Amino acid sequence: MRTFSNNEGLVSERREHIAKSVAPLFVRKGYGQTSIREIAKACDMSMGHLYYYIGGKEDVLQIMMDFDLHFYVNLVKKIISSSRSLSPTEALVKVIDQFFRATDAAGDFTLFFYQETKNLQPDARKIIMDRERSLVMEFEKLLGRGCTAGEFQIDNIPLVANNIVITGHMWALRRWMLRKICTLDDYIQNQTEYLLKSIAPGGKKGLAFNKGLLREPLNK
Amino acid sequence: MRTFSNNEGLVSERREHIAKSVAPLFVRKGYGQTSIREIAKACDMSMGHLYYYIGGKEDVLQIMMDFDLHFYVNLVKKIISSSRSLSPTEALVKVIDQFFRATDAAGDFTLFFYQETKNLQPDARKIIMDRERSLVMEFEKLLGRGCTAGEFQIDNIPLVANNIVITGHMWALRRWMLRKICTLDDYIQNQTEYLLKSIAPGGKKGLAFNKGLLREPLNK
Amino acid sequence: MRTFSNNEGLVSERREHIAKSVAPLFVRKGYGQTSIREIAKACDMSMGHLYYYIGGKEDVLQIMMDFDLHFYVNLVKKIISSSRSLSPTEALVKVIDQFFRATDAAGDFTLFFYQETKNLQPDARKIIMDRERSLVMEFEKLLGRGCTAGEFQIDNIPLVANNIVITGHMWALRRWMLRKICTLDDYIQNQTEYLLKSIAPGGKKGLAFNKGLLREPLNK
Amino acid sequence: MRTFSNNEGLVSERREHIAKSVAPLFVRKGYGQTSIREIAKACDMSMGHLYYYIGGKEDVLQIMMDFDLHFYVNLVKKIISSSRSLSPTEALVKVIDQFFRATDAAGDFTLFFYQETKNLQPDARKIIMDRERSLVMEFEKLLGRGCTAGEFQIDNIPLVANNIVITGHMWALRRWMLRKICTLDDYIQNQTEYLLKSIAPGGKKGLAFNKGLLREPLNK
DNA sequence: CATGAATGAGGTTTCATTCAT
DNA sequence: TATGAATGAAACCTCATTCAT
Repeated sequence: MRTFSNNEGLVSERREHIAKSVAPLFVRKGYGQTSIREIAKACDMSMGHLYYYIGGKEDVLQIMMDFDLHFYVNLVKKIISSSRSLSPTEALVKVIDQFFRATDAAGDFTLFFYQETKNLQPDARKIIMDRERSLVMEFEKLLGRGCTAGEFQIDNIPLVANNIVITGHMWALRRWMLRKICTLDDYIQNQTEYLLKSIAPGGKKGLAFNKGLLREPLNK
Repeated sequence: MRTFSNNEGLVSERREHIAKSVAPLFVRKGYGQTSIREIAKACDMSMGHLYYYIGGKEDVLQIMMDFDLHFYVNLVKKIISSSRSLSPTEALVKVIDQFFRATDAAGDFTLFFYQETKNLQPDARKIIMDRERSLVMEFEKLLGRGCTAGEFQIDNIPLVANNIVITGHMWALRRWMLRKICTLDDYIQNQTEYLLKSIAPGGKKGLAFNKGLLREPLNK
Repeated sequence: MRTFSNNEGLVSERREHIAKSVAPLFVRKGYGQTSIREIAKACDMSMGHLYYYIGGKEDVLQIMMDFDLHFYVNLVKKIISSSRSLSPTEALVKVIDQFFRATDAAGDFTLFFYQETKNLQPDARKIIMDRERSLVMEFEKLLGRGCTAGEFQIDNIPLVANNIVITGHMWALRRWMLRKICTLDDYIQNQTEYLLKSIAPGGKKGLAFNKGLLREPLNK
Repeated sequence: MRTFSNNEGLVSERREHIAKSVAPLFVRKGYGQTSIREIAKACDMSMGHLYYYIGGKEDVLQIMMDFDLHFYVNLVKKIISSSRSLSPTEALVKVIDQFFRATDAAGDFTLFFYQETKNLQPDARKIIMDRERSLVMEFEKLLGRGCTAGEFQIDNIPLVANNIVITGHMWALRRWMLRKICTLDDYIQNQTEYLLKSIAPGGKKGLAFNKGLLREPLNK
């Protein structure tokens, strides 16, 4: 990311300022509909000065996404590590509860990520995706602990970890439909139940049966 | 939606042509990054002629989304009605299989919906969302049948229906991550297993237990 | 003016239809802001068919102006000839009254002429101006009759004729200001008085005095 | 009127520049037939930069009209105040002479006003009309002084003031016809004579007589 | 005679980016 | 460091006119 300043500390300080200033603007108007003039005004900088710290408009998007995702991932890490003393099941329930509430609080920001990632350059996109991957990995660790402890039985841990994350995001992505169905409290409770049932140990028979169902009639 | 033609048949024919022509372009470049000139060229029309059938650029987005979603919803309806003779469980397994494969085939189109719906005018957005809602309702009907038959046990049918749809979409939205975890076949099989386990009858005790877990430690 | 039809009678019939149909549209929206599509719709014709009788958009303006001015001039001629049996002063008073009322009824049409004549081609403009000139000439004849009869004393008859016409137009051109000053009845009465005083016989002395005033202090 | 600059001094300086640069162009081609590209070129600015000081094409019209009318009204004010030491009759004669010559010098600009005011937004139109009104009021003051001094006898001062202004405008509006009748010098002299006769004191009898004429034969 | 689908040049406006100060 | 005036390419959209039917 091009810069005219060599003062690294200043640059990262300014970029944090940019990320914070621009977030509500981007979330409200969308990246494409926000002009550099508006960005500069939100950052309380002149346009020329803004370009002192960024190389182009896209950089503002990347800076903002990276910063917010960093914050979000750290939050999840804190939540997970703070429940390390609990049993895996208890920890999972608590983490899901807090993760879903945090996602709800992040609000349209989650939706923003799904919408605007496409506007990033490939290398910037990779950075963002790596952060997203690390978010999932936090859940993988927790699920792994549960499997080791015999509380969960999971074939494909990364997939279930993804399911949890997506289920959190879903509340943001489809709020317009889900709000008509239930409250956030209901949502958390119900989804947690479904998850726990689906990863509860035992039930091998059912699985074998299902696998049969799945394979036979669909063969052509 | 404004038109200069009164020939309704012609208008809807051209609009279908527009919807089909523009879809790959939109999916590849994004709505905002596609210019009217490109749209016209993709439709093999002059720009002026394009405006003979639409009122503005936004209309192209709406026409394309409406058409594709219509197609998609009809497909799901067909899938579901074709499995009416099967038992609910068998039907669900089959429908999920086909629905997930259809969503995979629709490719980036699913992602496109999540990204670009924001660019629609409120009334156009409502139309699109109603179609989306009707998609979910197809699954609700199927789940309802399973509950009646005693094969499923579901508190919140609309929520589970949403889960199924989202799980399908997720394969498109997060392909970049999921592809590293498993194949589509694995994905379908695993997600189906998780779903069936989570809605399997019985297990009341577990639920009560979970509810306790959920509520007690989180109360402040 | 180009035509595709050779049937002269039909052409002039259609052009009259066009003139009548388009007048309210032009007066309301202005020539430049009215599209051929709207013109065709107002004429109850297709665009293509309209071009069967005209050579271009400008022709519509010319046709409409020519027709309406023709109508207007004829009206004034009728008014003037119908008062031929009255004394010149009586006739003038009556003609002015009726002319001003007719101009008021023509409404924004008068303003339209001043605004849009510039959009005519030079030769079309000449035709319109000739009609306007013939309007003035009708008043010149009347004034000439009065001078011969000794009821008026006018140095420059064409100028006074112009003054009368302009004073009529002024009511249309500056209605927004004049309406605050007086009613149409007041306007007619006052302007008639001023006119009659200014062309009353006698008062040579005053004129000589004025001429002196006019010439001496302004010479440099 | 929207601006991107907060530097008020610069903005009004540039707008004056725009007003001056664009006037001959507008007068020659008309507002509607002048493109933004041409306006920018005439102002020696890029199109984008032009939009730095205006909110839209209409603003250019308003800026130009406001500026020129301001100049014109100030001119008349100066003329009138410079003749304050003269007798009302002398002053009127002198002011008319100078006002008519100024209007003649302003050339097609007067016609432009009558033609293009319709293209202004209502609020902009109001501003222009207020300036026009203040022009008339200058003449009202002068006429009022003459009435007080007993040199004029006028029922409706605002109307006569309007007549004077219109008679000046008329030379511009109908130059094509008036030029064939007389020179500007003749025009000024004749119109001044007519005016002075029409507002000369005395002649009550004639008025009473005329009023009779006016009312009786036209009643139905 | 009559239609209206089709054209494409040209209109107004926006905006990321630069550079003299 | 900091400013914001200036650029110009490119965006969306309109419309007079033509021509195959």
